[in-house]
Amino acid sequence: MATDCKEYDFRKIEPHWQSFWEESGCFRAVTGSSKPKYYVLDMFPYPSGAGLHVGHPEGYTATDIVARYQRARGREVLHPMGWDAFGLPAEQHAVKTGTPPAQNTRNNIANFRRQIKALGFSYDWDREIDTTDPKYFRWTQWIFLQLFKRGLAYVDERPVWWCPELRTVLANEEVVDGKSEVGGFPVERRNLRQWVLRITAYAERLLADLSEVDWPDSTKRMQAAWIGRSEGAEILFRLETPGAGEIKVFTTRPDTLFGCTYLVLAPEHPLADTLTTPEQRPALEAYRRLAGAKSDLERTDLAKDKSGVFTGAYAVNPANGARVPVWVADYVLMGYGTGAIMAVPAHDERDHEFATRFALPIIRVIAPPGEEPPLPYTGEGLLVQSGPYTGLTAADARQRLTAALAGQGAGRATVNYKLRDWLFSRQRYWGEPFPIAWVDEADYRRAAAARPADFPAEPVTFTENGRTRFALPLPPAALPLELPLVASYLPAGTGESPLALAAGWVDLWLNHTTGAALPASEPRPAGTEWIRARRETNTMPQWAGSCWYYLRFTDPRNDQALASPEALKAWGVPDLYVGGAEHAVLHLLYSRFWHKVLFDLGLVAQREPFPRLFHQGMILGEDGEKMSKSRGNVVNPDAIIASHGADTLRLYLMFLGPLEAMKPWNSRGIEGVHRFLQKVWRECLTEEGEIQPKLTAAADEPPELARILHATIKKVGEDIEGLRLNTAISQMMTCANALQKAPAVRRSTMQTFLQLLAPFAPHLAQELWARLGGAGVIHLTPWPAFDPAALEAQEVKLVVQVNGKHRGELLVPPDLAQDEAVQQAQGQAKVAAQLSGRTIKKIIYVPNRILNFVVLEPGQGT
RNA sequence: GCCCGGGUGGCGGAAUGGUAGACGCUGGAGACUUAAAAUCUCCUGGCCGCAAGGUCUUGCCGGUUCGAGUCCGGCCCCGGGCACCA
Repeated sequence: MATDCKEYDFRKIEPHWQSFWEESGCFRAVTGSSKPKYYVLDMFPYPSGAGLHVGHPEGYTATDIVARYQRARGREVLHPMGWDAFGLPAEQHAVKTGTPPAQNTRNNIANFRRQIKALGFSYDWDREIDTTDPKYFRWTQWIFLQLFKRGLAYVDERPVWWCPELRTVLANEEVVDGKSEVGGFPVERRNLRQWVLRITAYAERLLADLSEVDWPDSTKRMQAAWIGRSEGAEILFRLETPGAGEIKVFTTRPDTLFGCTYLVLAPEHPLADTLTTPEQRPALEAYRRLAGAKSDLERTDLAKDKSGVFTGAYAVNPANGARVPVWVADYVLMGYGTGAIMAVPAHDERDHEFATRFALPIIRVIAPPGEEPPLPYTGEGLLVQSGPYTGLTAADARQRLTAALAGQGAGRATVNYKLRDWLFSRQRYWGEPFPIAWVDEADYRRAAAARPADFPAEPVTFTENGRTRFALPLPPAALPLELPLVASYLPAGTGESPLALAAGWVDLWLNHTTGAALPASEPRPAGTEWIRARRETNTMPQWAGSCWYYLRFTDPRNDQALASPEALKAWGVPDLYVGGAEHAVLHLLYSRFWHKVLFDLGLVAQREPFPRLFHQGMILGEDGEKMSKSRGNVVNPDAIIASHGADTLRLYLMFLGPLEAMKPWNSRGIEGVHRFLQKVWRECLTEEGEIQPKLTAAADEPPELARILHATIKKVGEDIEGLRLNTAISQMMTCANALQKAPAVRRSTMQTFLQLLAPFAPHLAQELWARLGGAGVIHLTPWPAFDPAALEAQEVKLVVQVNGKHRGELLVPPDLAQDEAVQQAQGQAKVAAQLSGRTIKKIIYVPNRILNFVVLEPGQGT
């Protein structure tokens, strides 16, 4: 079974065991096994043309160690891998070369798979998935239909980020500093018809349920900040002109209402048009033109001065009847709250800056106890100049004022979220097509009557050029809706994807009950269920496929459901999820949203998809900079595997430092772990490849060796559970050094050591295991237990201090009595010298650790 | 600006409030060798000292404590996130 290498020939050993494991199927996850389950998941990669870099195997090695450890602990382990293969690079490549993205993607996947397999990860390759496979995205589309019929998907024409270079729309989060996150191209605003998912409906639960997951605090905080819950009030300001209506503002500080000296509307606010007086109209229009021409980067540039224009209109403060001018300014954003604010310059920095610039009045209404602070003062305090509320605390006033306003119908308490609905469409080819066709109202009504279960309560419609179209969901049985072949992958340029040019696919005769379709150029088939339709030409964003893939792994070949209820019950959600912190907000938030929808549908039993999350840190280049082709500091795993072997690479990646830390690669350091593996080999086998004569069944081991072995069993187990893999390796090195020094070692001791090493360096451990006569797969051999009795040392080192300074040490039996310890310490010359002539004031004794004499200098005190 | 995380030898890093620097790298000395590589042994934070030993030392300043890398307060620097969110 094992190889017959005389020396550590990893080039022979690693492929040998990789094919052995694959052929034996020992890492296949068995659904319905009687063992308790453990599901450990990596964030699956986008298979780029560049192949793997060392950052990928870092996280994968950590999860593989956990997977192998949990198998040895008797768990049925699900440890799968797949491909998040929709994405821009493949499409850009297609535009450039004309190669279909599917073909390019296949090649990239093959390369990724080869590279990942060479690292010897224990994935269950039978469960490999690919988000671009119609058998997979059929269910992505299916989930979209569930969202659709629950009213969580809608269409809206909205200003979106348009990137002329990429010829597509980008989500807010794909725009960084006014440039596309991919490629760094400039972006601009455009109004386009978009699919939007109502993630805001889940804002409260997405926030609240963060408390029940074991995630890095920073990630939870980032999600919480992204959701951005804030409590406050909506307040209605009646316009002074009778019948002109009212302005609704949102504020978190209703307690400062008496300090409101003007209102501000966002430039896009619909009321801005209607309430502006004729005299002010030219100024307003000029201002709005200016604001509209600005990129969002300019608009949000904090360094710039506040700008704005008076509308000529006045509103009435509902609290005191004060007349306040209404301004328009771009420091108020249409997308947040109500797009209108009450300005309280005394207690808000932005309002203060604006009021100062335009000479608007500033009224102090909050005063903290003590000295009057300079304005603006944004803290808490007591109300002043606030009519009947004067003297109340700000917190108290918030409540009472809100209640009073509610009583007179002029306001109410509300909660606002920064979170916006999720822009869910892209004008691209290489994504999941929406299972939607646009039809007439009459056809829609007939289809809805025929299969009402598939339809939302309110139809999703879109009006263009005076014509209203209705979004008709395809019957779920008609899925998947596959991508058509197209002549060109260049976007239509109008804001529509290349799919718009696939005439035979877009314009159709559609059978609304079966989903069958014929090109509209052909004659209309017989039967009333054939209707004229135009397919949705947008495709879904890359996030779609990754929103639910962890569920598909439980039952990846199912063609009846996204996964069977049995598989979902057996595997649940991942026990451990490992991936980069760059997905801290988006992927994880979107995934949680979909999971909660599936939970509401009764498909999954857990409220949260990822109960335990861990982010591996980034590996930097040897120069301490981010690895990149342009810097020429990229380390290719293939090269390391060829020169030192996969086991060395794995071990080194884990030994570099804490898994979560950002750390630089160091090519010298890799020699150290390689030497360690060589040493383990030599301690097991002679130069002739025979078992080391010092390893015998009944060797007379030094007792210290047993203590180190058991300490190692304990520490390695605990460290794997806590993902402190660097210190686990340190401990194994210490143990190996002890094994080396011992003149005789029991073969069982060495075998136990190999079991501990096996999750980290699986090929070497498996090879030596077999060579020493171990049976079967080392990773399925029960994990060793440590003996607490063996951990107890015969002697402990007791540190003796005088006034907290190290003055000597004693070798004493464990749990020595204080009197005895003091006596022995005083017997030491060094300690005695420190104590002579001084008064012992106090003795601190921590058994087995420290003995500290607190003394007074002669002549000092008594 | 706000919110996080982090500053420990020449380097990566280790340390439940209890010997700072485990483990590894680098460097030095030696053993083995005809020689080299590999391997093994010892040394390797600064300063003083022949030595024994002493003394300083975890970004800076202060505090709590018998005792602080660890806890508290204030600053400096680096990294990440958010950013006119009312």
